[in-house]
Amino acid sequence: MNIEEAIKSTVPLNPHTKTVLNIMYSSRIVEEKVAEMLKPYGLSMQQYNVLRILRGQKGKPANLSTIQERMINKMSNTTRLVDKLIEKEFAERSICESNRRKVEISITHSGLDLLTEIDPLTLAKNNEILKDFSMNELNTLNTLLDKLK
Amino acid sequence: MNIEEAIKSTVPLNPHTKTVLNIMYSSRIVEEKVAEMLKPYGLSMQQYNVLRILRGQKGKPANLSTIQERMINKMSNTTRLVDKLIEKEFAERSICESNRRKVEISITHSGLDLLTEIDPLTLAKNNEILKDFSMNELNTLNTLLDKLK
DNA sequence: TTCATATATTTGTATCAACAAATGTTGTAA
DNA sequence: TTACAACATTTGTTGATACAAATATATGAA
Repeated sequence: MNIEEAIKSTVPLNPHTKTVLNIMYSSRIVEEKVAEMLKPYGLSMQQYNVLRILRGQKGKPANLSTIQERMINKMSNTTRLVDKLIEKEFAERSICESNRRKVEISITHSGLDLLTEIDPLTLAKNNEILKDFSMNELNTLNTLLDKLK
Repeated sequence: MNIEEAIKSTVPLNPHTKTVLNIMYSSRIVEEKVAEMLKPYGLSMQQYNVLRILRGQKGKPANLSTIQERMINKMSNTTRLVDKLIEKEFAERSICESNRRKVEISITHSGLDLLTEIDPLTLAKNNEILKDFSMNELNTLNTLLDKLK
């Protein structure tokens, strides 16, 4: 289905507008599927994203600012997002001794376990979302999207 | 810049995961730019989207459900979004006489004027966002994204 | 040392969105 | 004709998000 059909556009779209709408619409479709996969775990996509960033630190704790620059959604309030993860005991926070303005956030054992449980579902979901794409097409899509950055 | 650099990934990503993240990340970049363009007009992207849907009706009023199925973000509460447009007098609402469960929403003269003012900015912004893309690349990108639907 | 500035995070507030339940309306089948 | 399910939208509630201002700490210059 093309984007004009998807949003039932009554007017023909100029190519650039069409592509911009298509990028946003496609992202919604993907997000919906990922969010649905995470729902049973009570995690929002942003929370899941932060957990994976914390795991990527490989034991080293992360500052709030480090988390922020690695997030998909650079949101304005990472403090409260991390609060949620701490409430659920998937992460913990301490004050950085060498620079007491900073906080050190790290993933807990329970957070790692959760990610280990979700990992195969994420892989399966991503494969499902992109099931109609050849490796070649994935590469082309990535290369084109990279031009936006 | 590629997606791994953008999110400063510390681990290599599998191709499907990479593409899924890339789609979401790219959409954020685009949305940020569009939102910034709309900000001086006090319109959110969703509000702007609904206004354009209403204009696309060419004088015919739209039901809430029609608006919803044409929106980029299928959100759960279109009522309150439309409320905002009515507050600003860009849209008006009346009850459908033939089926009193339905509402009829239409764009006002002032809403049309606003869109006319924003139209060239949208075109310019979309061109700017996609300035590095040839027509061929736009087509390829659209075709690939359409495979998600 | 003291002051100004920069940095890192948190808090307050107002708005926005998701989800479920409620309201009002229509169609239809006994 | 009334009882019930389906439909279309609205409302209540709770949680998320954006933005600005506040807090706390560090750094560097006079």
